[in-house]
Amino acid sequence: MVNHYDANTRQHLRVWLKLLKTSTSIETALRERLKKECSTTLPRFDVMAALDHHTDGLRMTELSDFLMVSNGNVTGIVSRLAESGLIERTQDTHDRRAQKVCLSPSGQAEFKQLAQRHAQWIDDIMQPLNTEESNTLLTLLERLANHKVNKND
Amino acid sequence: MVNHYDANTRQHLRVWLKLLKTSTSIETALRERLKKECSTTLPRFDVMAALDHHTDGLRMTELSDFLMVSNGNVTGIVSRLAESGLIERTQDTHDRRAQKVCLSPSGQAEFKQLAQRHAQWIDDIMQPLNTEESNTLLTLLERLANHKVNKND
DNA sequence: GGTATTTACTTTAGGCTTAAAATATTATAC
DNA sequence: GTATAATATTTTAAGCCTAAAGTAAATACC
Repeated sequence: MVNHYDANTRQHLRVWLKLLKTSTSIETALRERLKKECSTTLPRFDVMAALDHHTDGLRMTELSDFLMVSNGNVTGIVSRLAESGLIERTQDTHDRRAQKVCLSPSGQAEFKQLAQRHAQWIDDIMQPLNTEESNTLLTLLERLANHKVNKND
Repeated sequence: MVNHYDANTRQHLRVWLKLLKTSTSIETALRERLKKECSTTLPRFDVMAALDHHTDGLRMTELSDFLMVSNGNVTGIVSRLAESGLIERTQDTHDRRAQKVCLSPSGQAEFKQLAQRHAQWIDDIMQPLNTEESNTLLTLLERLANHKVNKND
């Protein structure tokens, strides 16, 4: 029962809930397809995408900075991906604390497939908006994102 | 490296990533404020909101249906909320498998505070959009959400 | 050169999440 | 009335996530 809020607040809550629900429901669809069609997960995909983008590898800390998740989180995902043989860890010769992580050849091949499917899914999901509409959506979302960032200073 | 996709696909990926990032970043801000200012979590808030909405209580399965999360998930959150004295569980008299869950008096009082703060945060986050813009955003999001739902049939 | 601080990373504790198995109870079929 | 199926819920196993503590190595300071 939200009716004791004023009309403006109700509208704000409505928009936020729709934003959350839309994003979550697309994300859930992607997770399900990654699991059922590709036997992988979104966090694994995200790590592989980061490594595909940085072709000469990343350190663990660079990886967690890039993905904006905690250090310990990356440790777990990377070690499971390494178990699967999709990524390789090599010791840094100059700094024995550090290691460089990159996609293995099979990881590269695997990601190529994943990325293609992923792009098709997104293409399909975004179909209902034409170029102008998706530009409008992008602009409105950017306004929200930028405002929020400023509040976090 | 997304440049081997056509312009349309690139635009779709860009919009989806912005949608995901905006939603996640707002959600993260809410989680942080709930934790730091209210010593609680978003899942706890969601359960309390559902029970506040259904004043005569809900069964565990009704609760997990309403929140669209798994049964076992609700079990954990509800038992932690019960430990904190914020909700009460009563056995169903006619069905000994079932129980009815509702907010305790202190849970109701607590949620009243939480909901007010939550609404203020959302109000603040949505400030950059005027009524017309937020209506546009709502409409575009609804188009995406509806399309996605249809694909899941 | 030796101590203190910083840096790179892992481990731990605890909560969230799911799917699948397990339990207990109710309802159905015969 | 008893066997079977359905329902309500919890438990379990495994991954994801964070903050905080721990470990090891590099750097800075003196």
